[in-house]
Amino acid sequence: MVVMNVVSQQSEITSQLKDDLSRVVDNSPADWILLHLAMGTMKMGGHRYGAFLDAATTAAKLAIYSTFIEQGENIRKTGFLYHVEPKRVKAIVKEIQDAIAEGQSLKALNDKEPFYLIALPFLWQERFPCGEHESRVRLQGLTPGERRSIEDSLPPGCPKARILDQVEFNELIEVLHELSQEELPESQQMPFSEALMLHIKFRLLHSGTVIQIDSPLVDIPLFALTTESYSPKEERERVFAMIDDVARYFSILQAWVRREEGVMRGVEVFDIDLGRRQEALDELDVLLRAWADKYHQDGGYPMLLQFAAGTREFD
Amino acid sequence: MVVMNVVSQQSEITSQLKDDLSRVVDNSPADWILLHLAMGTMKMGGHRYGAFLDAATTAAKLAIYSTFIEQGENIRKTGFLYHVEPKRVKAIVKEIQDAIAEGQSLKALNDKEPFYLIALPFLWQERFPCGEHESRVRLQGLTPGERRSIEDSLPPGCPKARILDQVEFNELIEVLHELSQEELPESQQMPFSEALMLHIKFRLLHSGTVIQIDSPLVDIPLFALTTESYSPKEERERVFAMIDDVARYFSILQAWVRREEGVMRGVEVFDIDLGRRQEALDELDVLLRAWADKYHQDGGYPMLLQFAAGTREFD
DNA sequence: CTCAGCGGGAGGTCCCCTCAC
DNA sequence: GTGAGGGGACCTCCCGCTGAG
Repeated sequence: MVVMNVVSQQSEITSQLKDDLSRVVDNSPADWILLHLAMGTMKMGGHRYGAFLDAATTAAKLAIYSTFIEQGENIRKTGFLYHVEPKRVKAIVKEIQDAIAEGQSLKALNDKEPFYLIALPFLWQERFPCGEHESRVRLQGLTPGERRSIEDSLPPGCPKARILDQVEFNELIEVLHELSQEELPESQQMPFSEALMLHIKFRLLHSGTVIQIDSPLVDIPLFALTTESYSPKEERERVFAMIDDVARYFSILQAWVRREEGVMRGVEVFDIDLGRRQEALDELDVLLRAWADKYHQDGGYPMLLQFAAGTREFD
Repeated sequence: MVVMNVVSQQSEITSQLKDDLSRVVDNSPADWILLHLAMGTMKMGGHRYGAFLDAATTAAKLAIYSTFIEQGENIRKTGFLYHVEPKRVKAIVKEIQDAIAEGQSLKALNDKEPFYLIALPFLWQERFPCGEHESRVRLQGLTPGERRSIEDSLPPGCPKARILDQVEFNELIEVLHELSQEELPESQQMPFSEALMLHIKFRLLHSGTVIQIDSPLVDIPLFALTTESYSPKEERERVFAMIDDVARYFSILQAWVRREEGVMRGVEVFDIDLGRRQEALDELDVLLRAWADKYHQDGGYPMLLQFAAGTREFD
C-alpha cells in the first residue's frame, strides 16, 4: 500500500541555486522584492504562474491610472510617461473605471490563496459527509475488513469525510472551479479544462491536503482528505505573516517618503558575539514591548511599530 | 519666455483615488506590495510599463526554475504545479540556464533607474562641453546680448553645458539608447523608435533634468541641462531608500520563515497621545541605537536591525 | 505514464500611419 | 497638441491533439 505525499524539499533551496538566482537578478532591491514575492505566492501560496503575472500587470495598470488622474486625465501625456500607446492607456483607464464603478476587483492575488484550494476541505465535507460510525469507504465489493484496512492506512487526524474515487474527485474539483469563477466578471472567467484540473489536483496532492491511496484491494486510485483546512502547515502561516508584515512595513515607509509627521524609519548595522546573540534579541523584544507599553494610551492615536533583526547579508 | 517644467503633483494622490485603488486590489497584502512597488519604480524611478512587467515575469520564471530544480528537474511536475505547459517550462528553464551560463542577466529593473535617464547628464557634458567663459548658446544669428538673455533665463545651478536644439537633443537621446542596448544580449535588444524617443524626452522634461526653452528670439525650441545627475530630488532618494529597506526587511523575514537561528520579527500595536508622539519616537531611536551599541563587537557576526514606526492604517 | 512534437485562438506589447478638433 | 481610428509584427498564455519510448 503506497501513500503518495509529495510535500518535500519545498523550501530547500540549495546555496548553489540561490547564488545563481541572485546573479541573474543583479541584486537590485526592487527585483529582490519581486522575486521574494513570486516565491512566496507561487511556491507557498499555490498561485498559478498566470495569476502572479496578472496581479503584477494590475499593479502596473493602477500606477498608470493614478498618473492619468494626476496629469489631468491626459491620455497622451500618460502614455509618453510610461511608453504605452494612447489606445492602450485608454483601454486600461476604462477597465479600471469600470471596475471601480461596478465594485468589482481586477485580476489580483485577492485571496491569500486560490479559492479552489482553500475551499476544498469545506466543500468535500459538505458534499461527501461521513457519519461517526460509517466507513469512509463506499466502494462495492469489499468486505468490512478490507474497508477498515484501507481506512487504517490513513494518517492520523484525518477528518471524517468519504474517500473518493477518481471520478468523484475530478467532479469535486470542477465544482470548486465553477464556484471560484462565479463571482468574477465575465471577462475574467476562465473555462474549465483538463490542464486546469490536473494543476489543481496536483496542487492538492503536493500540499498534502489530499492524499492518493493506491491499494492492492481495489484497482482504481482513491483519494482521501487529510485536513480540515488547506495548508495548516506552520511554514505556510509564516509565509503569510511575512507578506503581511512586508506590506505594512512598505506602507509605513511610504508615509516616510511623503515626509508625514510621526513616522520614523531606521536601520541599525552592527556585529555581535554569537554567544550573546540570543540574549540581545530577547532584550530587544522586552525593550520594545516596554517602550510601546510606556506610551500606550487607550483611545489614543493608532500607532504601529514593526521590526526585524537577523543576519546582515548585504553591505 | 516660457520655461516648461512639468514636475508637479507628482506624489499628490487624492484620497479619493487612494480609496478607489485600495478597493480594486481588495487590500490583499501581496497586491499592496506589488502596487507600492509599481508606483515606486514606474512613477518615481521612471521605468517603462513594459520594463516592470518584464521584471515581474522574470521573478515568476525564477520561481518556476527553482521549483524545477527542487523537483528533480521534472518538467511535467513543475508545469502542473504552476499551470504552465511543459513546452513553456522547458523554454523558461533553458532561458535561465543560458543566462546563468553566459553570466548575463534577465530582463529586470537591474539599475535603480533606466540607463538612458541616469547617463544623460554625463553624456551631455561629455559631448557638448562648454568652457568657463563660453556662451552656452551656439546658434548662429544672435547677438551676444541675445545669447546672454537666453542663458539668464536658466534656473540657477545649471551645469556648464551647451544648450541644444531639437535635432542635437534627439541625437543625444538616440546615442543614449544605443549605449543602453549595447550590453544587452541580442534577444533583449529593443530597436530605437520615435515612440521610444518621445518617451525618453518626456521623462527627462517631466523629471526636470532637462528643460525646454521657447524663446521668442529663436523660432525653434531649445533644450538645456539643469542638473549634474538625474533625479537629485530628495523624494526620489527616499523612494530608493524605501525599496532598499523593504528588500532587506523581506530578506530577514525569509530567514525567519526558514526558522533560522538568531532571527527575530516583531510588531507592536499601540495607541498614543499625539502630544507625546515625537517624544516617543525620539526615545525609540535612542533606545535602539543604545541597544545596538551595547552588543556591538568588532569582528563579530554581522547583524542587521530594521524598524519602522508610524500610523496604523489597517487592523 | 512520461516525454516529445504539432496545431490553433485570444490577447497583449510593440511599431507605424492618417484624420478631425 | 489632443483624441480617435486604421493597419501589422511578434510574443505569450491558454487550449487541444497525436505519437514514441
